[in-house]
Amino acid sequence: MDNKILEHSSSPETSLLENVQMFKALGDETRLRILGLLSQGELCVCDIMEVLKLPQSTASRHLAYLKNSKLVCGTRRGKWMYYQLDASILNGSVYHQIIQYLAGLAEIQTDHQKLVCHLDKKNKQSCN
Amino acid sequence: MDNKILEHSSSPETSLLENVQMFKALGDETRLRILGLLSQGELCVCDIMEVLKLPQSTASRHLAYLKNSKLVCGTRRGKWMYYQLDASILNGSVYHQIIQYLAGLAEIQTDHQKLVCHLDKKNKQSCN
DNA sequence: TTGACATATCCGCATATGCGGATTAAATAG
DNA sequence: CTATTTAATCCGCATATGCGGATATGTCAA
Repeated sequence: MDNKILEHSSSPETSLLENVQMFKALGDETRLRILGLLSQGELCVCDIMEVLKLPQSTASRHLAYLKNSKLVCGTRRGKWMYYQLDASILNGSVYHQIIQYLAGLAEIQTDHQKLVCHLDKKNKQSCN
Repeated sequence: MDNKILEHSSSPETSLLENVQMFKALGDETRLRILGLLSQGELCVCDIMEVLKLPQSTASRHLAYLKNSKLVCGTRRGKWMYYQLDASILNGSVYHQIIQYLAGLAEIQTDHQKLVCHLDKKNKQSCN
């Protein structure tokens, strides 16, 4: 009775063009580093600016690009916009695996350390 | 005696910039479709041209881009250049997973069918 | 309101990339 | 060598993208 033979179950099936757009978003050093930071959790624009030493307009522009590409999403809380990895890429999807792979790269781990230091300063008022 | 504490074993560790370049290569529809075809095995430029209906210069240019990005490699055999996925992305690396993910997309599967038909024609002299 | 802070968007400019026809180069057959 | 086939590169042109200073928007506090 069930005539469906092969069916690739899995996710809501993204189109080729959506994937192209996501890979375009990944094809930029600054954006990969931003994603690396966000793999550690939610951050606001100014944290990203300071850790990666980016001018404000540059940080904001890249975050907008990542948002359009469905890789991150943002929430405003008071004056701050908090960005985090989009839920759709955190369910064992390929993009989740990509993010985890990136998190293992030396340059990204260095950024993670800078982030820890930065967040310490923000809370305790001194890092070293 | 062994002071090394953490060491992320795994592959020869690619740099962030090499990864950026590979993602740039993935950020183009034509190149994703070429990779989709190559996931089925080695192909020469003219097969790719015909299946994807691309002008020769376009096919060749994208293959050169993929080659520079270390995603494919080519071998000349007689008049033909045969391209295949680069060995470095076929060892369970993230890029291998990406390729397999792409192979599951509807558009790529359609290309696979066209490829089968094209190769049939080439051998038997008729497809339908 | 006004002011201060956080973020988004605009602007002009430089570079990267895509396209496909035309040309060049490489390999082979005659 | 010449002609043919296959593929790489060149060319001019159009668009996409990156940059960062300047400006606009949004939010909150006084």
